[in-house]
Amino acid sequence: MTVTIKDVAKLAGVSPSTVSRVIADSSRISEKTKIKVREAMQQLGYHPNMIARSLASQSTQTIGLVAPSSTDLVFQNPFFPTVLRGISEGAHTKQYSIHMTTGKTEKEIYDDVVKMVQGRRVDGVILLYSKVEDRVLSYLRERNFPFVVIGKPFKHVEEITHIDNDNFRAAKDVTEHLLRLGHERVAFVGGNLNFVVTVDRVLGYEKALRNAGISLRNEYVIHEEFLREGGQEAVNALLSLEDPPTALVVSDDLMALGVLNSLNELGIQVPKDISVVSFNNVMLAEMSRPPLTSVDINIFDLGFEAARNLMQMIENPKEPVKRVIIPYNLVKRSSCGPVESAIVEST
Amino acid sequence: MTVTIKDVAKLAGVSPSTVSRVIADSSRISEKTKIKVREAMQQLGYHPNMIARSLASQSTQTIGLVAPSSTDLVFQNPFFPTVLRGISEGAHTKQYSIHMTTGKTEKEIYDDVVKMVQGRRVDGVILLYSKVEDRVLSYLRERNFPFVVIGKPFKHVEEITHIDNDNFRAAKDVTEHLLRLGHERVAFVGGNLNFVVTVDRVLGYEKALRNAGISLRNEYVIHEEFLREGGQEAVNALLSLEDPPTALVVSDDLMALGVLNSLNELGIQVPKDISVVSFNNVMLAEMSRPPLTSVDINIFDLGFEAARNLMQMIENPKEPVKRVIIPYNLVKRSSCGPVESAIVEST
DNA sequence: TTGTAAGCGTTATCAG
DNA sequence: CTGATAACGCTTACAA
Repeated sequence: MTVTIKDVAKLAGVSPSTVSRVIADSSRISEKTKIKVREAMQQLGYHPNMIARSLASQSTQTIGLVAPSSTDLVFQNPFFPTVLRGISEGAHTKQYSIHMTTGKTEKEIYDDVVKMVQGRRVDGVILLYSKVEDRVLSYLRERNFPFVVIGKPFKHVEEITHIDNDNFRAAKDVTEHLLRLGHERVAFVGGNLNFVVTVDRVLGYEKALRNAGISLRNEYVIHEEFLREGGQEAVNALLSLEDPPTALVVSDDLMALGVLNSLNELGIQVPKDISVVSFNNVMLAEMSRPPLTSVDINIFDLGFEAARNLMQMIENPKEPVKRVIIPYNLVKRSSCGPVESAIVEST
Repeated sequence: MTVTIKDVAKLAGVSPSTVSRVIADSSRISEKTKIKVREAMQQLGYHPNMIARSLASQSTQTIGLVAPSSTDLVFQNPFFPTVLRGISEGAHTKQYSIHMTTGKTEKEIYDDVVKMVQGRRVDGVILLYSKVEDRVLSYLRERNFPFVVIGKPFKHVEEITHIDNDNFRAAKDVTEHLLRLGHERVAFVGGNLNFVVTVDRVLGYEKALRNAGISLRNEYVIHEEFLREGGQEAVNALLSLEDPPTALVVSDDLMALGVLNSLNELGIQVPKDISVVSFNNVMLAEMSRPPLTSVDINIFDLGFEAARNLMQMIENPKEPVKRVIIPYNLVKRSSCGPVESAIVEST
């Protein structure tokens, strides 16, 4: 039924091993037989059985992908398809394939990872997120299995190859941008603190304030689990304060969209009454009203580099640990303005 | 190094085949030995090598996913992560894994598919799109390889299992909804006509108009390749008409967002001056200003059913061809209004 | 430069 | 109910 290496060997009048060597384009095979064998392959429509090859060579040429549990934000976020595209293109450069976990809960995902790692289905793994506590990461580390994380590992940063932005500095930058516009009451709206990216961004925000000699206020820092609803609740909480902020640093474009909508419903104008800046710069940032000033973190590159570095680790087991920092840049649109206008307004 | 079935056999004092049977939970093994073997597995931390198992059993328990080339709309669209989540959860119910193509261009994708099919890496394939001409689909059909398509196949509909919405009727419905609101100048803004879904939707739109005795106008049907820019250009074209439409049927939420923005920039109010209805009902539909009236096509279910049906086909080769129609429903929000207001406005 | 033969870790077919 | 033994299709020493 299926045409194997043996059929090709027979037709070409050589041994199976020779065919195998032709597939691998071994230098120790004469051009003449290579051509002969390739013709036989053509003629029979031969395609190597990757499974058999994997079993024999103990390598699959495939990358395992681990997304956070689908209840978390990543999956709903344009971040996901974009980083996936980056990984995909990166993998393609070396002909790697992609294998995905299908689990929903953390436990299911953990089991998936064990299955794909011990089941020898993948040569390495990319973690699409970085959480404060993570069984999956611990497992991979313990087994010494090749993996890279997108984001900054919470522990053992020096020992784990990861691809990240400098989220601390980015948050500091945007906060300073707001400060420079004259804002002094700047609040932070972030996601789940279990994600390291959230932690980094609050820290950067706080640093900027501290540098500017502005004291931190607990009421100004809000963390919400969900994107839409979160934005809404954050606005409610913030605006019911005695001293509501005049500017908001929001940790995710989607959440910022929620914020914008709530503000709009309350009749509060952006950026006249309140300034908003956010992160990721997904396509929507530019389609919102007003268009969002947002930090472009080059999501595609995060994925692409993750794939590239993982493949390097797979192919060279003694590859040193790396920290790859993808540059970011602030894309200024129309959601930020000087604080003066707000003050003028209230006078 | 790695613990195999043989190690387990030795420790449990049975033969490798017995261990294999315990893994498969064969009914012809005594409970006693099952327990004994399982204990040995535990003790050694045994996990089956899926690759070896696949080679021996000629089945991989994995589903191949084929997305359209990333230059097309699907990848940028929230549709993609959602349908993926559906497939993922569907696959998980039977412990199937997911394998993805990494190609960018059509040719790369085609090669990926051949490699994963002939390479025996997957037991079946899901096509995440349906195009008018598609080498991948032809290839799968010729080889008689199990596959399902999400969307309606252009040719051989009766012979290909597919999961779809009744896009024709949905488009007809929404157009009639607009008609009922008094609109007579209704335009259609759609995506690439190579996608069957686009074709179905224009057809439904046209049918509704014809039923209502309204003559079709070519200038009222616009097709755009890209989402944002497309929305913008469509608006420009439509509004420069002598007789601009008072209502728009837009084939995709994201494009509708582009439309909304262009309209907004031109100072045209929705729904007062013009009504807009779109398709898919992704999260953004509800976050736009005004919130979009949109057809919820139950994207998650499309994916879930695709996985379920494919697995059925894989497990039962003589499973009959099926057409699964996922229901849709119109979610009314604030982007549609009676035509009267527009008329009043212009008087 | 090429062939022979022994794996890779399972499952499946026969016996018993 | 359980055990040998032969596949599964390929890679890779080791020989020649």
